[in-house]
Amino acid sequence: MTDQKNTNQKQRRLCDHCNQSKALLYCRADSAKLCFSCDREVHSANQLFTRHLRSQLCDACDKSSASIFCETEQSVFCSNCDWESHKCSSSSLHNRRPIEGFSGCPSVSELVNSFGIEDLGSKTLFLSEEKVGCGDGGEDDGLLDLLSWETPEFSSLDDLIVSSDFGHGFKPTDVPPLRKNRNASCGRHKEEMLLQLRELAKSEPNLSTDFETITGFLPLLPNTYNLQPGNVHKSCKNDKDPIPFPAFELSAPQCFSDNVEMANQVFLPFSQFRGYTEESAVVPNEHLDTSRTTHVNDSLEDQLQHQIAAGTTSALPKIAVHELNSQERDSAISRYKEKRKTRRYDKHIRYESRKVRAESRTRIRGRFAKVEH
DNA sequence: ACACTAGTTTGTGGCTAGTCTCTTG
DNA sequence: GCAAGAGACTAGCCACAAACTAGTG
Repeated sequence: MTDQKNTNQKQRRLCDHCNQSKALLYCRADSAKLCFSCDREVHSANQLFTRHLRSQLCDACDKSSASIFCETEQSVFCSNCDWESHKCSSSSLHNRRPIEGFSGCPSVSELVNSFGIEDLGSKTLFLSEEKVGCGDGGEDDGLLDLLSWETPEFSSLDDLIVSSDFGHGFKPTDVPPLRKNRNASCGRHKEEMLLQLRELAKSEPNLSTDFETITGFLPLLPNTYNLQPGNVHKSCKNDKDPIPFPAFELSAPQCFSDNVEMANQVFLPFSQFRGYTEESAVVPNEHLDTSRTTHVNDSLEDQLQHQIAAGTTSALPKIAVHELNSQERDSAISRYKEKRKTRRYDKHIRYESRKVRAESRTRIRGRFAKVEH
């Protein structure tokens, strides 16, 4: 029974290109599941292909690109599966965060870096195959420990207040240091990932040098946006083609408008929401489950206030993930398109009486002049 | 719940100054 | 390629009635 299940899953995750290896990546542009080796082969063919954005394959459905890493479940999910998996109240408190995709032809070291397993590079990639490859949990514990990502706990709101000069006399309370590999985002197939990366590494003669660099020096943000030759991005592309939003729609949180899925996900501080009330109303009140939606601002602030009142702000980072399912997203997209169609670009007079009044007013060089009574 | 009052905010159009884009020499 | 000029575009200014909001009885 279990064997059959494993076989089925293996079938579902077979690389579309070689049909042999386990697929770990998904290229949306090609709608293809790929292993690391084929990914490199396919996407180094020409400059156009190098621009394809690839992400990890969703651990749940095995057919979409993952955009969320659930630390609690140590799995990566596409937006739909994430919503399905975390919609109930108990699992909604899982520690989840967005994960990065990449484009270009990143080296193994960059891939390792991108998936947040840089610390494993020297330790694991060069271990013997039998130790890494068997991967059924035996030697997994140490690996899991290294991969685990620890979110700092907040004991109060004061913990969130950080000043550069501490001129106010307050200091941030002791926050446990982040682990080096806090960007670890490997899903359930990390053993296979390491196996394939190790195979890939064999074809890179100067890899050891790269690893020394990586393990010896970790930049604050390892996934810089313009890595060459491979670029690493925030994985915020939609499953569908992105909708071209006009420039004037791009208010402060641009990532919302760049892409509707991103608009559905809430990873921004409240301050950034405040300036985005009008367009963010694209989130449909009437179509959504009232227990989790209404306005995103309200929802998050309510939760925050409730937690402050209850003195449980430690859960603060957990509430910052809010996502709509595909139906809601489609609804939001269609309403946006409808709104765009009906948008008025000509000047609209709301109060005709004011217009009449303004036209009859006395002016000095175009400006309204004070009337002497 | 309703009416009233006082205070605050909004919206209106013509002109100007500044910026940007395009053309010409 | 560069500078100068022409034209297009746009933000901001102004006063005040209407609209809106909050408080009170």
